[in-house]
Amino acid sequence: MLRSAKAEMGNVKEENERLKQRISKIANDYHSLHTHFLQIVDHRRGGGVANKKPISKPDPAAEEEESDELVFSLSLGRSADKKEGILGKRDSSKDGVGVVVEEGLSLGSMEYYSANPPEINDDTKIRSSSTEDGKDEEEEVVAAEAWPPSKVLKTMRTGSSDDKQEEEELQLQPQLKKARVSIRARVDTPTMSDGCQWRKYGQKIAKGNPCPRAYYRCTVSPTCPVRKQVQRCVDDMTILITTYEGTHNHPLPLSATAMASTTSAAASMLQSCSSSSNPNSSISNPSTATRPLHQFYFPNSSISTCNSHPTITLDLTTTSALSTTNTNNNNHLFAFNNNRSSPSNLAPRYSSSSTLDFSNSSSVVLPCNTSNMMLGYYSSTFGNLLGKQPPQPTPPPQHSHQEHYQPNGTRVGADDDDHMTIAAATKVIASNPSFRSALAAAITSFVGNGTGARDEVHNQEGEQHQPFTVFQGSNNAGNDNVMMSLFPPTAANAAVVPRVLLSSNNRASIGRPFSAANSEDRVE
DNA sequence: CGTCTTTGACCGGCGC
DNA sequence: GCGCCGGTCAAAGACG
Repeated sequence: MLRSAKAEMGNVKEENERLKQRISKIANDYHSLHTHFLQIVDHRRGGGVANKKPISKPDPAAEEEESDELVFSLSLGRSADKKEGILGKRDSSKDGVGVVVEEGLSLGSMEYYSANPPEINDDTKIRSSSTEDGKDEEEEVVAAEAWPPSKVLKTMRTGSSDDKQEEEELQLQPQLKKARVSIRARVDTPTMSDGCQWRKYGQKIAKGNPCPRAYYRCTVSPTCPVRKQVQRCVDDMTILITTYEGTHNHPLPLSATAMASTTSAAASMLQSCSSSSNPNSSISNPSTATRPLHQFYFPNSSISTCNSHPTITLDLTTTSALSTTNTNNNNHLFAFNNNRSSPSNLAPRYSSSSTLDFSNSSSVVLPCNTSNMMLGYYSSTFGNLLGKQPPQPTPPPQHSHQEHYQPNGTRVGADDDDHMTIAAATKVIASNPSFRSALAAAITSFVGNGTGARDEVHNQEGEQHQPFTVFQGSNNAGNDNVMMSLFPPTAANAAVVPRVLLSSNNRASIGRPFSAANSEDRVE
């Protein structure tokens, strides 16, 4: 008895030692990364435009236009959570960047328009105009995000209000509502634990599935517009499909930021695409409007037309199950090979190596602009940064998913990705100083997650952030691939997130799918 | 007694 | 216009 206790203590000490070493390594890597980015930023500021882009082989002019036009960053906060100091607001005059446009979903990309500020559109809303009047902004947010009952909506619409803007916003709501993030996971419990408080408000038998679909709304805040649907998969009753809609307009406990971050990022990614392809969308910038629509690239993908909502599905089940899903539903497939998750990964055990492992060709997807997703390929530093255990020197994938589109619609091969990604990442860092602090916050969150003592993540300036991360992925052919930011630091979610499915009924909103049907797009 | 769940009714969108 | 379907409401019941 005593002996085993001693042995256990020894193990704990060893583990502590390892963790300390890892923390130290993380801190060092972060500092080197930080320094490196600062150097790049300085170099680019001093070097001028001509030195900006080592790549852009196909169309340097277009690339240049792109880079000048839009600078992106990751919003790690909650859109309505203005006091949190998230990256939601920027001084539009700073560094010459323009108006901040925020996606309907808070964790999505933000665009900084320097030349041609967009009009207000379905998916985006110019926030800078109202930031000086907190009350107005709050009302705007509520109007845009809260889901008034249909009756209320009707009343509001038919009312005598001569506020055209409000009317516009109401009309724009359907677009905001449509982005959904669905999560498939093997869960034994009736609902998936995501850290939020939910209240069930309805249940329905949906067509094609004998299992009832339950409707929940977030009760953390009375005005929170977030809702979720929970339903068992018809093919596999062990799989629980949880679909999220909306953005939390209140601070979240750390345990809830994981799912919120992940879903919001995915949804905003989807929305950013949707807004770009909508001919009536706000992105009236001529240069973006004339771009081809098939810039949002997912491998082996086609567009599903069976759903009324564009939906990103994060499939946390097994790979085999995913293949079936992909085949049957004709969805986009985006499989993470991050720890090749098995059902056992769903166990509430936090494992740094399983979740934050992206030393193998780890990657960043940086939402580039509303009409373009730039697939960044950023490996070494992040891999070290977040503490992959024994590094597996897997060579970068040879082709297929490392391509990305140039602004003119042509795709760049994998050989360019390193340059492209670093340039993209640099741009993000340069354009958004808060990224660095957010990165630190993420690391802090990651390291400190086990304590459970903190509900919020603060950066150096004391601002709150939701944590983020970068997922490593692979397609269903086994090729390592890239995915976006924002991670689940909670124990329940840490060991999963193996893959992503993307589906949409709106072909134009996503862009031309990359599938066998249009294999001419493929870069061999 | 307050909170939450259940469940039938209702509403709006959409296709035919 | 009609019916189907998804989504929501709200009264009633269950529960602690």
